[in-house]
Amino acid sequence: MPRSQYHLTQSEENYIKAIFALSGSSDDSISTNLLAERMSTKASSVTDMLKKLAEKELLTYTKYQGCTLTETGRNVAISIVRKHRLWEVFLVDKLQFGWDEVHEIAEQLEHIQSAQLINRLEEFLGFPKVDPHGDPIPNREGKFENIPARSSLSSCEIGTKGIVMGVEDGSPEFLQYLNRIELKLGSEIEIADKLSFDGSLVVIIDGRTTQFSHLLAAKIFIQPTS
Amino acid sequence: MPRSQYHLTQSEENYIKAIFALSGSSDDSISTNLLAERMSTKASSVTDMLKKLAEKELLTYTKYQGCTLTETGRNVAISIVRKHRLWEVFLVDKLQFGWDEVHEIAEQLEHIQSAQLINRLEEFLGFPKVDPHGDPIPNREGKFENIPARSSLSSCEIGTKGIVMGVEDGSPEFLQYLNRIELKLGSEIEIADKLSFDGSLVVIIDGRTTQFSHLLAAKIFIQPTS
DNA sequence: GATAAAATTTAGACTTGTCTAAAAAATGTT
DNA sequence: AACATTTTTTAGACAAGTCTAAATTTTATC
Repeated sequence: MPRSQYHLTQSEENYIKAIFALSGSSDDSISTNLLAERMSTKASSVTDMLKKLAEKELLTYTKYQGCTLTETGRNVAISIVRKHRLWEVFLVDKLQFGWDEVHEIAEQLEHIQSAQLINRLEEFLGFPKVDPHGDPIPNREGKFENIPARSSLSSCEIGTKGIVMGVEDGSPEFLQYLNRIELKLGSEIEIADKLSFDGSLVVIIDGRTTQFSHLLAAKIFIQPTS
Repeated sequence: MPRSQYHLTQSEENYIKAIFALSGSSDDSISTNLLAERMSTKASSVTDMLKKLAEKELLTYTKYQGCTLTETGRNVAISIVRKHRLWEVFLVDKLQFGWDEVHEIAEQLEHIQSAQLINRLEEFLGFPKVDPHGDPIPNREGKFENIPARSSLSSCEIGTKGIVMGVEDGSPEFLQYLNRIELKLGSEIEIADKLSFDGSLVVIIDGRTTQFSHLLAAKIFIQPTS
């Protein structure tokens, strides 16, 4: 299905992307305040923008009830995610950036308008299926192909072994910490223990033992092998 | 010399770039109307923007007298030109775009903010010296290195032979016409005749004879070999 | 050198996206 | 169910960048 050819401002695109990210797989509506916090803006600004985006039929908006993306809105969001992730692959694979350095640049590049550009970039990169953080890249039709089952490390039992398939994108500090302990996509990981009093985990990464807080563990996704 | 780290809007960058392009090698001041025409906007809008850019010390502006870029302003302009041309090389060399297809996309990409990105891109491309239209690419210090002498075809005498070193960037129609007659950078070209009544030229391109209007010939630059 | 024409600036207005402060609706608590 | 709290919306304002129309300055012409 072709994506719609609306002209959206960067600001509009950022709202759509944020709503999509907050929605996840559920189709509950997103509240004004939640979105305001995500966008680092005020609720009143969000209300104004929601009215505009509803006018453009990218989402449905009911006063005091938050919003939900329409089919069109979701397609726009997926298109932006696709661009963001392909550019991240370009930056890491071709320009030798670290995975902790690419987010901000990709936030700019994701707004470049040219379907041809992004399709040729995808081909140039060899049709990658995931970005440098392990997040899946939707294809031209907006479908996420064969996503392998991933579990958050924090939801796994003691004794679980697995391969690191993904980490949360976003904060350079977090990714730099992973660099420091040499955790990468593909690393072998085992949960050696869980400390009940604070929920932190003792883990073994490629043979090296370290400790993760629950919060940190929640940002790491593995494919269990046992 | 490091380029300044101002935050400029896309609009401000576009004005700076246009003023730089209109200035050429001379340092005459650029008139409000000329700039308005170039930017496809109104003179009153230009006046407002010139005041703002003068405030930021990117140009000097005297009422009713037009403007001139400052050293800083010129550096900003050169940085934008550098980005534009490197992205054009990327699009043509790596993503297989035609030289007639890249201008518009590069107009967007040139506003991406990241010195590291553009320096790594330059390295990835093998430090190209010219863009796909033969225009020189300034280095990190903002210098245009060893520009070979180029003459506009329209300024050459009958009998001149040369190599096509550059063509004017901008209009896809013009570049598509050059594709049709198979004129490329590096083509051998000879001026067989000049028709005095309309100023048009009879030229031989890689052995094929064709005719150029004076206006068209002015947009083609050669390095004379005889 | 006066005057007409052209170029340029000013004044006031509009749009986009944001803000603060106040009003209105929804939610939670007893 | 009534009241308090939280969430959300409205109203009015502001900055950026643009516009039109009117005023001003420069330039060209007689």
